[in-house]
Formats: sequence, C-alpha cells, structure tokens
Amino acid sequence: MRAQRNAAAQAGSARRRELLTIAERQFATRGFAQTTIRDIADEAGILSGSLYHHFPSKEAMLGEALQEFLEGLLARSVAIVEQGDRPREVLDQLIRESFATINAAPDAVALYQNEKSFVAETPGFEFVAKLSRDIEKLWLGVIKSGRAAGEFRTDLDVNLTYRFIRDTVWSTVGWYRLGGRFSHHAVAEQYLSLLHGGMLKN
Amino acid sequence: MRAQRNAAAQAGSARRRELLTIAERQFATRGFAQTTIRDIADEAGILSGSLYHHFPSKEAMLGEALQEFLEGLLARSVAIVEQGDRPREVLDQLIRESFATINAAPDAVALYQNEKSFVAETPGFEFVAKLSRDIEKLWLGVIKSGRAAGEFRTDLDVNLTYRFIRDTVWSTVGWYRLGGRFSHHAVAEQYLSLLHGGMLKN
Amino acid sequence: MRAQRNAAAQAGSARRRELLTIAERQFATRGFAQTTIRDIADEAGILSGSLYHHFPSKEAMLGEALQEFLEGLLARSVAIVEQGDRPREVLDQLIRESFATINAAPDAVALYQNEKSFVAETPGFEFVAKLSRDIEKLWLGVIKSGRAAGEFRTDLDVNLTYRFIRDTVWSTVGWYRLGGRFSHHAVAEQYLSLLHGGMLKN
Amino acid sequence: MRAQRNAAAQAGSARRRELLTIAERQFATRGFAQTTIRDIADEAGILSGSLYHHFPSKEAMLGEALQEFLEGLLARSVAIVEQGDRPREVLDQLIRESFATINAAPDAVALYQNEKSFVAETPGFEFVAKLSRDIEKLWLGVIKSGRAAGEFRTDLDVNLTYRFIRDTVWSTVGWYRLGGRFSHHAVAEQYLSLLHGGMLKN
DNA sequence: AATGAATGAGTGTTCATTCAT
DNA sequence: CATGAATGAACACTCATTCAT
Repeated sequence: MRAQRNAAAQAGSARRRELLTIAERQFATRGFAQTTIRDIADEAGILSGSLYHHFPSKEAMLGEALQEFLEGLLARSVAIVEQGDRPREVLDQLIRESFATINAAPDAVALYQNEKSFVAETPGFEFVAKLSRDIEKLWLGVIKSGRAAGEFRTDLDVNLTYRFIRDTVWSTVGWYRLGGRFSHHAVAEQYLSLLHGGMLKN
Repeated sequence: MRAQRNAAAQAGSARRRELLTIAERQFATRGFAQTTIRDIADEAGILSGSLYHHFPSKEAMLGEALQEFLEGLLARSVAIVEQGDRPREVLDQLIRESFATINAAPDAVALYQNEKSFVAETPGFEFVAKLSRDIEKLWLGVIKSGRAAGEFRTDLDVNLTYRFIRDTVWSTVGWYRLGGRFSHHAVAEQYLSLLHGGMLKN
Repeated sequence: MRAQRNAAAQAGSARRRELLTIAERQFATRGFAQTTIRDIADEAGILSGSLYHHFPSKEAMLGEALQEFLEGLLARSVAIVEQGDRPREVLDQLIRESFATINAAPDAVALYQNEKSFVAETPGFEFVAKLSRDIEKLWLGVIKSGRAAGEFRTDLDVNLTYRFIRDTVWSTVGWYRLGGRFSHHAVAEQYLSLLHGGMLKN
Repeated sequence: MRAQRNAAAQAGSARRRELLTIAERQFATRGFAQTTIRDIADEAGILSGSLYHHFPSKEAMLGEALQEFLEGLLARSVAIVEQGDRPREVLDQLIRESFATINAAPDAVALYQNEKSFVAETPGFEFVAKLSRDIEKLWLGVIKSGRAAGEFRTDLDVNLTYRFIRDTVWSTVGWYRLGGRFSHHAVAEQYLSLLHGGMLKN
C-alpha cells in the first residue's frame, strides 16, 4: 500500500543476495505458495519479520529471482543468435545453452517452470510473459531461418516444433541431477542427436 | 486416513463423482495446495464442512483422482503392449494414446503433472510412484525391444530417450487447447514424424 | 480477494448481532484501529478466526455498524421533518432526537464521531459520506425554512450555524454518561435553552 | 521512559524541532497510533532508527507536542483572565483566543482533540489531564463570575454551558480550513454572536 | 445429506525499538 | 548524526477439519 522506501532494498547488499539464493532454492523445491517466509528466515538464521528489511514482500523475492533468471537467459540467447552462425548451428547452441543453464542454475529454472502459470495473471509480473515471448521469438526466428536455408524440414509446423523442443529441454530440470550419470554436456548431445536424426534406424 | 470411508463414501454415489470432477478441475487449474475445500464446496453449492460427508479429507480427493487416472492409463498401456505389434508400432500407439488422454482428460493429466513431485513424499500416495514405475517399465521395455529388433537407433541412451519422449508428450497438456488449431491427432502425428525422422532435412 | 460466500454472513443470525454489539462497543471505546480482532473474539468467548465465519473482515464489522447507525438516524430525521411542524419546532425535535440517540446508542455515535474521517477515504465506505450529506441537507433545509419564516435570525451564516449546532450536540457523547447527573432530556433542554436565547442576561 | 534524554536530545536542537513538527502534522492527520515512526523518518529523510537519537520513543514525541501546546494555551488563557476585564469580555477573549489557536496551530489542536482520551490512561501523560483541568477551572471561574455579576443567565447549568462552548469551539478544527471562506476572526464573531443572543429572532 | 458454529495452527506482514558500526 | 541489520511481539486473516443439530 505504501511505496517501497527501504534503503536496504537496493541491489548492492551481499546479505540480500544470500537471502535470495535461499528463497530461490526453497521456492524451487517446495513451490512458491508452499514455502513460508518463516522457512526462508529459519534457514537464514533470522526471524521472519527481518526479511522485510531486505524485501518488501514474498512476491518481490519471487519477482526478483524470475527477472534475474529471464534477463540473463535472454541476454545469453541474444548473444548466441547475434554471432551469425548458420541456423542449424545456432539452434544447437541455444539448446546447449539451455542445458548449461539447467546445470548452472537448476533452482531458477525449476522456479520458472513451476510458477510461470501462476505468475501469468499476477499484477507486477508482466515482465515474465514479455521476456518469455522475447525468447520465444528468438527461437522461432532461428527455426524459420533454418527452414528457409534448407537446413530444417519444412513439413513440420514451426510452432509445434518449437514447443516440442522447448518442453523437452526445460523438463529436464525435473530429473537432471548434478553429479548424476550424465553430465549436462552428455545430455545435450544425446538430445541433439535424437533431434537431428530421429529415433529410427535407417 | 485415506483408508477410512464413511457410509456415504461408497463408490456408487453420483454426487460423489460430481464433487470429484469439480475438485479435479480446480486442483488442475489452481494447484492442489492453492485450492481450498471451500472453492470446491462453493462450486458444488454446498458448505465446505459438508464435503466431509463424502470424502474423509482433501488429500483423499486428490488420491482418488490420481489413482483413477493412473490405473486407467496403465490399463490402456498394457492393452496396447499386449496386442503384440512390432515395437515401433507399439511405441507410436503409446504416444498416440498419451495425446488422446491429454485430450480426453486434461485435468487429470495436469493434476498428475503438477502434483506428482509433491505427492512423492506423502504417506498414502505410494501408489503414485508405483504405478508411474509400472508404466515406465512398459515404455522402457518397448524401446529395448525396438533396439533389439533393429528398429530403433542403439547409439542413444534408453533412459534418456524415454525421458525425452515422456516429457515432451505430457508437457503438451500445458498448452494444448481443446478446439485449438490442431487436433490431438494432428499434434500426435507431428510429434511422431519429428521423433521418427528428426528435424534435419536430408 | 475472493467474493463473500458465507451463508452465515446473512443478516438473520442472532449470534451475529451479539458479536456486532461487542465490536461496536470496543471500536467506540478503544478506536477501530486499536481494537484487535482478538479483543472482540475474547469478549465473545471464541477464537479470533471464528469471527470470520460471521463477518468477512474487521472493516466489514465497522461498515455494518456505521450503516445501521446512519440509516436509522436518517430515517428518524426524515420522519421528524415530514411531520410538517414549524421549522423552529422541527429543529428542536431534531436536536432532542440527537440527544436521545446519544443516550440510546452511545457506542454507535462515538464510533461514527471517531472514525468518520478515517473512513472518508476508504473504498467501500462511500455510504458514510453520502448519508452524512443527506442528513446535513435535512438540517440545512430546516434552518433555511426557519429563516424564511422569520423564526431564526438571518444575520448568522447558515452553514456555520449548522456546524456549531451539530458539533455541540454530537460532542456530548464524549462526556455524557448514562445515569449521570443529567438525563439526556435535561441536557437537551439546557442546550435548546442556550441555543434559543443565548447566554447573556437581558 | 519519557524522562530519560540522550545527550543530543537537548531542547536547543533545530533538527529536533523540525522532526517534532513533522511528527505533529502526521499525528494530527493520520492519528497517533496510525502514524509509524517510519512515516516520520521518511518525511525527514532519515531512517526510522535514527529518530531514536533525538527522541527516546514515539510516545515521547506525542508527549512533547501535547505539553508544548497545553502549556502555551494555559499561559495565554491565564494572561487573558489576569487582565481583569469584566467576565463577559474575558469569556469573549478566551473564545477568540481559541479560534486563533486553531488557526495558528491546527495540528496541535487536532492532535489534542484526537488523542486526549487515549492518553488519559497512559502513564507519563498525567500532565495532560492536569493542564486540561487548569484551563477548565479558568473558564468555569469566568462563567461563575459573569453570573455573579449579572452578565450571564443563571438558569443554565455552569458545567453544561462550559462544555457546550468548549466542544463547539474546539470541534471547529475538524472543518476550519486555512484560506477557506471564513477567516478565523469571522468564525469567532459568528459564534460569539450566536452564543450571546441565541438563534431566535426576537 | 447438509448446515452452522467453532477450532487451532499457521500465513504474510507490520512496527517500535535496539545496537554495533 | 546516521546507517543497516535485526528483534519480538503482535496483527488481520486463512483454512482443513470437527461436530452437534
């Protein structure tokens, strides 16, 4: 109701970053709604009320985590596309980058996967839909270029193809475990191989 | 908790089925934890306390919905496998059946997708992991047979391949809309085509 | 956020009336903001959460109390004006009625006096300003008629006169005590005598 | 609590006076309990904790504001009474002084009006009741003298008359606006005219 | 089969105050 | 003089659940 006015709510604080990391992990693990402000505070070793010295609300913590994640992902995706490689190579790199992101920041990815639908209708979270759309446009552009360049099949619907790829890649966060049997590189290469050539023996 | 049943909680009741359908839709839309017993009661036109005449708890409603869904899915999957077709054909049919299930019971699918991780650690819900495993074994068996029969590539990891397929198929529930641009048949065929031959032009 | 949907929130309940009376007294004594939901629940002998079975919010309790008070006061005022007596007589009766109201429902009067300014800017409480204005119009009309009829002095500003009278009358609630030295009739007659003839000996 | 003073909390500080003015206005506008220490600090451009360098507590700010107001008012009232004019003239001057005070320090007046009942039972605020009583004695003395001198009517109760006057005068703070249609002089004269001669045409 | 009243534990949030720096 | 981090108690409100009727 009253505007945010906390000096501590500035980006700079190290403590703030610590708390956000804790929140991110808990949100990712338990779900945003199921995580209580007391859970986060407990893990940080402070009282729940003290969190409000750093963040104006629980929702703000979610928002910050999502924004950081999406802006980083978009920036890295843009950088890949702007390198100017051939579409097929660009798509492969986007996919590899996605698996690398899952490996580097599984909590943020899981958070995004789990909460994006809840967050869609929440005021103040419009940026989620917007950044998601920006990223989507990037991918769709690459796929279209690849079709035009004769690299990709044209008998498949562009949007469906994009969604199949996107869903497969990001779903990985649900079962990929750090230090598991496969490195994120291996998982990426396996998926790329399947995507390129299909499952059938020829 | 789940085992106990009121007299009125017998399987036969039509009212009971009505209430479960309402609960299923709300759980699927809002999430289990975010749905209140009052949301359900409101839509049913009764008071929240009255739900306890039909179900012993909110969790019991979730359990029943999940059980019904998973048992049906397993039964249909077993039936497909038992037809004795060649593995490639069986796999295609399993995939088609999945898309058909998404089309026929999107709430149950979404419910399962959203709550399976929460439910994993909840006592009384062991059947979820068990039935999921049964279905997984079925799919893995088909894939292995296909490899042995020389129909599928053998340079891909079986488990990874299974997970890629499973995730892609079930994720569809997040964006597939009844009466949208594509019928569930069309979506299935597009995915099968991509899965069979890959994305690259040859 | 969700609409009111409580069957118990109907006007009819006796328990509801009891709770509202308790709330009214506490709001009047301590102030609305200083009264906690637990204060009210404690006096009613229930837990604080149980109040929400009867009222959707603390503000709703305030709103109901104010509405009941203002609508009753307006109705009684209209009835007095419509009797068609001469303005001087009507004004006297309005004043007597005000003192009677203070005597009969001191809590409601004090509540209104204390909270009307807070409530002025609160969404959902527009009716307070509206009913207050309706009552004001009634009084102003009577004073103007009395001036036109040659009963009241015309060298005094109408609006100031109204406010002087209104403030004096309602302020009484701050010190008038049931069973004190003066009955409300006596207080009314003393004020009327002062208002009619002034303070100076002639 | 109030007695204790930091070194910096000496009377002389200009910053202190600034802060107190801000607090006074906010207390008057929003109410003491509804004003947070942060509201005050925000307007002053410092952090809430820093206020405690100047004042030992929020209550102490209220206490200081009230004391300053009441002591000033009492002093000015005593000065008027001690001039030795005839009671009728003294009463008029007391009333004029009251309206002038409302004009000069509306925040302090509003503060006193709003918080005097809350403050009545608060330890450390006994001076409020005492100074109020001192002022009341002054007014009652003037009225009694006027009756004895044959200037005022004797058929009205002294205490009731005093309260009627006091309430009317101070209530003005609720609607009198600086730069409004009437100067405080005009309002005073209108009220004196009504009080002297009454409302009826003779 | 349903109501209506209540419980009790918990949820996000607020806020005066303290204190090391 | 002020900051920034924290406390601890309180607050309005939510919700699954119980139970007498």
